[in-house]
This record gives sequence, C-alpha cells and structure tokens, in this order.
Amino acid sequence: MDKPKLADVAERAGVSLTTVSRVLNNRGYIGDKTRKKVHAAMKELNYYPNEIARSLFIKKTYIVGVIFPTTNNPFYGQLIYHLENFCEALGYKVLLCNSGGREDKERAYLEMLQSHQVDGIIAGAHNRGIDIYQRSKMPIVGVDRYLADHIPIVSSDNYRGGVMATEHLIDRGCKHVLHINGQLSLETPANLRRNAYEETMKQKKMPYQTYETVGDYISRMFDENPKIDGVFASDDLIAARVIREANKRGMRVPENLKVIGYDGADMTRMLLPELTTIKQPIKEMAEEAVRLLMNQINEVENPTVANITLPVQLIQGKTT
Amino acid sequence: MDKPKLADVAERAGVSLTTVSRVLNNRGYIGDKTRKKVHAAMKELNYYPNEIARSLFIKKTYIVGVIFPTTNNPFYGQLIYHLENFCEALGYKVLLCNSGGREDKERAYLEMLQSHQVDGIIAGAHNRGIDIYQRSKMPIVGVDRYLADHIPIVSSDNYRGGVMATEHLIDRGCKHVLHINGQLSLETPANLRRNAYEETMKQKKMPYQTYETVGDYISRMFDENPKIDGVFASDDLIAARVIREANKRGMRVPENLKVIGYDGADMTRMLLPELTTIKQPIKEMAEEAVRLLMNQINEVENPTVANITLPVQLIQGKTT
DNA sequence: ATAAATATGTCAACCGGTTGACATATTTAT
DNA sequence: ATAAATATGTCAACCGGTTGACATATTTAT
Repeated sequence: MDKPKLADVAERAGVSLTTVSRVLNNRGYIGDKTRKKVHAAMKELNYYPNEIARSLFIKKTYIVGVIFPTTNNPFYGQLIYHLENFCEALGYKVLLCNSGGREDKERAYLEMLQSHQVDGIIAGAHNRGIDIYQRSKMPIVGVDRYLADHIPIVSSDNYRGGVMATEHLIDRGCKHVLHINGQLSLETPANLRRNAYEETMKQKKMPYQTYETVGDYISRMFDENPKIDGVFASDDLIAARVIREANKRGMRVPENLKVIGYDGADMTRMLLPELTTIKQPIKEMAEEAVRLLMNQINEVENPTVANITLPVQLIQGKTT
Repeated sequence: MDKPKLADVAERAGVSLTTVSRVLNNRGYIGDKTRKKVHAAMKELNYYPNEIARSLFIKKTYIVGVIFPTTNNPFYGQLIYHLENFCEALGYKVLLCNSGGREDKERAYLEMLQSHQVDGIIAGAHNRGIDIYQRSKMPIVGVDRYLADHIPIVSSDNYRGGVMATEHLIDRGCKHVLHINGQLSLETPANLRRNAYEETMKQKKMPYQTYETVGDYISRMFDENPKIDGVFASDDLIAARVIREANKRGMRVPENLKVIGYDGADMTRMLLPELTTIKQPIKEMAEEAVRLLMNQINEVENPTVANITLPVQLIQGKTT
C-alpha cells in the first residue's frame, strides 16, 4: 500500500481536495466538524502532507544549508548545534554539509544545496576561490570566513582576542612568547589573531615568532626556542597538545611555561577547565548568523550587508 | 530575473525539453555536439536542476534524517561527522535534527522528516514511547538505542565494556569502586554498562553502588564514600568532572583514586589523553548504521533485521 | 541497398500538492 | 426580510521536472 495522499484523506473524510487543503493551510472558512473529520482521517491514514510537493509550488523549502569543515570539533560542534537550534525555532531545517576542508567537497555541496532549493546557506568552510559564492544570489552568511564581497560575515573580535591573549601572557611575566596558528595561506580571520600577536609583541619590543600547524610544529617550536616561557595557541586543541608536550619535556605549566588557548567551547571547558583561553561567544555568533540569514531570506530587496563582530572574553584558568 | 529552468536551458541550447532531460539523466541517445551545447547553456545560465521537482516525480529525495541529542558533544559530534561522511559518499544528504533530549522535539522532527519524504532515518535520541517509530514503515536504524521491534540497532558491546572497565579497576588494586551512569529510566544501552559493573562486583563479592547523574551527584558520591578508590564513569565527560572534583578534594589521581571513563571519542582523547577509557568504535558504528539503512532503502522486501554489536577497546591512560 | 543504430523532436500524462475563480447553500447579523 | 458572513464544492492551471509512446531524419554496419 502506498503512502496516503491528500486525495485519500479527502475521500476518507468525505470532503473535497480543496477542503483538506484549506484545513492543512488554515485558509478560508472551515467548519469545526469538517476540520475534525479531516484531522481524524489524517490520523487514521497516518497521513503526512508531502512537503516536497508543497515546496515545489510555493518555491520555498524552509531548509538552510550549513557548510563547515566538521562536527567533530568542540568549536564547530557547538556552533552547528546552536545554528540548528535557532533555525529550528524559526521553522527551518538544516542540511548538514561537512566539507572536511576539501575544496571539491565544498563546491559539490554548494551545487547540491542550490539544486535542493535551500532557502539560504550558512558557511564557514575553509576554501577560497569558490566562484559560486560570487555568482550566487542566494541568501548566504559567512561565519568567521570571507566568502564574497556581498556576503555578510559574523565573527568574534579576533584581533582583540589576539591582543588580549598576548598581553595576558606578558602580564603574567612571560619573556619569550611564541604563537601557533594555522597556515597563513588559508586567509581565515584567525590570521587576525596572528597579526594581533605580532603587532603587540613588536610594540613591546619583544621577539616574536609564529609557528604554522604543519609537520611536527610543536616539537620544532620547543627545540628551536629553549627559552620559551609562553605560548599563545590559536585554538584550544593546539594548546592541549602544547601542554602535553611540555609535560613530556619536564616543563611545568604554568610555572615554567604559560599556555593560553583560543575558542573556549563548552566541551573544551568541560574536559580541560584548567586551560586559560579566549572564549568566543559561539552561541551568539550562531544567533547572529541566523538572524542575518533570515534578514536576507525575508527582505525582498536591499538587505543591508553589515558584518557583525562580537566581543571575546578572557577565561583565566590555571595554565597561565 | 527568476531562476532558470529546464525550458530556459532548452531554448538557449536550441533543443527540446526532452533532449535536455536526456542529457541531465544520461538516458537514450545523445549526440556529442548536442551534449556540449546543453552543458554550455546550463553554465551560461547558471542553471541547477531543481531537485525538488525531480524528487517529487521519482519519489526519492536522497536525504537521510539524523536525530541525535546534540552535535555539541565529543561522542555525538564524531558519530554525526562519520554518518554524514558515509551518507555523502553514497550520494545521500543529511538533515540534522538535534532533539536535545526532548521528546516533543523528537516527535516533531519525526513528523517533519516524514513530511519531507526522507529516504530513511538514523536515530539515537533519548526518548521512549514515541509511537511513530512503531507505526512507521520507513527505513530506520537506531544507534545505541532501541526504537521498535522491527528497527535494527547498531551499538558497541556495552556489557563487555562495562566488565572490562570494572575488572580493570579491580586489577589495578581498587577496593571501593563506584559507578556513575545516566538515569536508569532512560532505558538506554548504557544501562548494560551498569549491569556489567554491578554483576562483576557482585561476582567478586565487592561492595558496589551506582550513582545516577542527578543533582550534585559527584560531591555526594565522594561525601558518602570516604574509602572510595576507583570510579567507573559511564562517559568521559563525567570522568573529567570526577577527576576535577577529586583534585579539589586533595586526592591524587591515580595514586589515591583511579578513574576510568567511557567513549574515547577523538576530541576527548585530544584534550584529555591521560584519561583511561573504554573506546567505542564510533566510525565503525556510523559505517554499520549507514550500511543497515541502505539495505533497507534498497531492498524492496524482507530486509533482515540483524542487530550489530561492535567490540570496544580499553585505552590505558594515566588515570588508573 | 537495406536494416539497425543513433539522434532528436513532439506530445501528453504524471509526481502531490496549492491557489484563484466561481458557484451554491446555510447561517448570522441588522 | 435581506445582505453579509460562513461553509463547502468543482474546476483548471501551476510548480519544474521525468517518462513513455511515437515520429522522423541521419548515420553506421552488413
């Protein structure tokens, strides 16, 4: 037996197609008894209206595509969680796309999302040079990521966070502060943290060096800098690795080495609460991203492209 | 200007609708020149075929609904990551549903997924008594969760894991081993870990007690058990809390107190590698779940309902 | 030279809903 | 008593594709 359709419900309830449609969409006049009959018929038949058919006609799917590298990460996992929650609250569903940092996957996902007629996209994937972002007129919001000139970005104050982290280590007495960051070539806003570190150090006339996360960068950093006494890691996972390596080398944190991370996601704070970190307002970032997207979806013309930058916060732990 | 449709492509390429459709679906005979013309027209118009319209006709969406409490958790974040990857590899998209442990949300999501005509559902949410699972004839797989008699379950060997964890603590010399687990009433397979703990202790004629994660259970556990020297926590997050509280109380881990967790998700192992834990094969669980789902989706009749139980592994850290 | 294969077209029905126009009957308000 | 509001129906077009039947023209194989 096939899935029941609107016509089956109408027959069962002894009313016309139009009447069932009216009940479903709450349009026009419907009598109480009729409404109940229709609902009863839907229940008896285990009927669920076909959203695909509806979407086709109304040209709206109430689906938002969400493209990020992975959910398997404290920061993205939390961000995606909140994105989904805010979307759900507004009646939108989320199509999850893990790009895994691969440009080909991101491109394929973007095409898929367009084909699937999503109402909008929230993206924070890694790759540049994807022209679809340029060409697309679809509502899009970037989270912590520049995608195209006309696409608004939600991020937290990466530069300020970088300054806070660096100054914090200096305030705590560090003389040789090193920084670890992703590859410069990725052109992410995380580079602002690096700029902030380097400019702050320069300004204080202290030596500085940034290690990029390639190869065995942590060992190399320790080997090349015997006097190291402070590390600003551009995310908490890296900070955890640094602490582990330091312990392995017999250095005590925070006595001999102070370490500050970045992100301050819920799961990190549960598992590693002693880590000093710069906390990004992840939930608020998700909220703003959804808000900006809905502005674009609902405003017919002229959605104001205003980038949003949210404040970060230093969480003092026991590693600095 | 509206989105281009098939007819626009046909006009642009100077061919018929049918020909464009043939190119799109690779059906029947198509000449090389025509194919190229059509592809050129699609590119020029920035055309993406409307999957919604296609889905309606072929009665297949290539969408899988994925219902779990949250992505904001090392275990689920990783599981969902792999689920998405395996689905993507097979040409299926993932609709993400975070039930947040709320029955009403789970129910609403299930209805939504049916309406959206998803081809199948993979669920590991918390609530029982949702009759939709019983009634539904849709392909469904439960991960670590009983949903209905006819729905296959993928899980890891929770009982064995519980035995391994308990015996490990005893082997390491613990005399007073306590267990922390979620509420029994949730009826999750994690209860098997509890059973394993209790039966193992009973068999060794050692005193045992399980604390459920309600209220200030950790403080209570320590207060009520001054001789406590071992804790088997039913997940790693709880284990992290236990270690923290122990340190706060001046107990040294593992000298005075040995702690073993459960799950061994990637992120936990990165942030807290020193934790001894029972590692679930999360990626393999995702793989099996997708495999079982595809079996149901593709087999017309008589999909064999075989539950899958995968082996767990003890990861020796420094907390035991 | 002829049949088969290849290439493309026209046409109409269909997927499962929504919507507007219009008709008709009944109930409610003044 | 009469107009307006309420309740329901019929009908047809539409959303943007797919598909099968059939026609016709050209190319390829024997």
